Amino acid sequence: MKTEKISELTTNRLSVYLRCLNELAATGVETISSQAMAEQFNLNSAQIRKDLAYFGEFGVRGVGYYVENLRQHILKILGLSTVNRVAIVGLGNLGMALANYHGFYQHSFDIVALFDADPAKIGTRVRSGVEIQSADNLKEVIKQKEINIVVITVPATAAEQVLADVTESGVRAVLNFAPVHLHPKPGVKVKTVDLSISLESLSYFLANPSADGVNVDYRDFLRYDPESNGAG
Amino acid sequence: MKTEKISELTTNRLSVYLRCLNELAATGVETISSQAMAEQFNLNSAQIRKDLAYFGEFGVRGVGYYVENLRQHILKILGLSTVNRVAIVGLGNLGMALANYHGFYQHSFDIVALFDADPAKIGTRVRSGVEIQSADNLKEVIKQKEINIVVITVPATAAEQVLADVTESGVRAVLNFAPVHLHPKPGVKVKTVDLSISLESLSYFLANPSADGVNVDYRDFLRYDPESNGAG
DNA sequence: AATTGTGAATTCCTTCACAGCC
DNA sequence: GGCTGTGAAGGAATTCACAATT
Repeated sequence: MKTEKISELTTNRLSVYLRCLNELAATGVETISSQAMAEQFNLNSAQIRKDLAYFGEFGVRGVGYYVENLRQHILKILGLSTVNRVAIVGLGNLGMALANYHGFYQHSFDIVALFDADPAKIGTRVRSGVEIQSADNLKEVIKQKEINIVVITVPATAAEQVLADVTESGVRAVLNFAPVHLHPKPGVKVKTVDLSISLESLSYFLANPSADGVNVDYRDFLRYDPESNGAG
Repeated sequence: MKTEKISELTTNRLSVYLRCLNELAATGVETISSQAMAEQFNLNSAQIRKDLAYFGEFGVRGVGYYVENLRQHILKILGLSTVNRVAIVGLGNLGMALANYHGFYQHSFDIVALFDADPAKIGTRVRSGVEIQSADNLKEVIKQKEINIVVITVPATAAEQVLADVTESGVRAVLNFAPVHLHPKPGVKVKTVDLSISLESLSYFLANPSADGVNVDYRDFLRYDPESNGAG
């Protein structure tokens, strides 16, 4: 085990390996080599071995990795062997979908509080039975229910304030769906899932048939032209 | 003539710059420097200038960038000055949320078809008025309606088949929410949004206080992340 | 004076290749 | 023989730093 700083790219891949191991375990496979796993994800086998080696020597030379053993190690590394207590702030379409979507969370994430500012929603319950509370109660309830992860699904303009409030209540991990760049305090981690960026990336790909490998030259038709007010 | 492959990180950042420029334009700001933009996103100003320089010389030395001019250029680069025709396959919680969520799409993405396998849903309409059709019609309708982007929000086990079907109908850009690694044909681009990975990343952070409080926020989108590749 | 555009330096990540072990 | 763990090499992305430009 090393004390080196571990890249988030590595921990993201651990999530992928974990999912693979879950499947293997479910189908009764007992060992897996880095090479075999790499093939499933078009990854390099050395990368998998290196990712794992940051956390220990989990493999057996000449054999590979014991599926269940490695699975347990990764669960522990990712903090998934204890339950995270999650709140969702903003029960619009997306927030509601996440509140009702059990598939994602498996057994490590428990949605224990829901907040919205709309009086029409307050007091109603989602399918799991959790009641939507007024966002006025945000700070106290977050503390009281010992929430450690907050999902922000409010409009962009409200997101920064929600972040400030939950930070004040001691939350250090936030999953943000608002399409805005947030400014967390030191020690607070924000992951933003930005669907606009994903869609626009696809749009770029379609607009640029050579974008996936061949070179492009845009300069001829995109050069700055002070005469046109931008329309190019 | 400068020919160079453009990284997806660069185009993702263009999306962010675009959003910034939209706000600036709305508030009547006429010029912006790379330095000023960089401060908003904790990015390096040289990176912004380099990103833009791939596509042309849009700036004016001593002045900065003309907001509306640059905005128009980026819209064109990202293919957002023409409308993309989008279909959503799988109208569960998430698919329904996306179908009803107009906020994301602005004016460049038009949701023109919805598909589900559940007979109870077929024939019903979402708020925008678009009717949910049987997934049996997927291939013909995709062709007929000239869909160019497909959003996959079906269960993980069904996703690969949906990808195969829409690929057969000529779709080359897919936004996938199913938590599974898909295998697109060459020339087809898949972007996967994996909420499990995001949540587990937060869990790791909480479980490892030594994973110092570095703020990542947009890191997945804006910094090096070979995982989020897609096309073949 | 201010700011862009860009080669050079740096940092970070991946892949190679092989020693070491089962 | 097969496979892991890892130092070294290679590659990619970011940041520096400054000449060029308005």
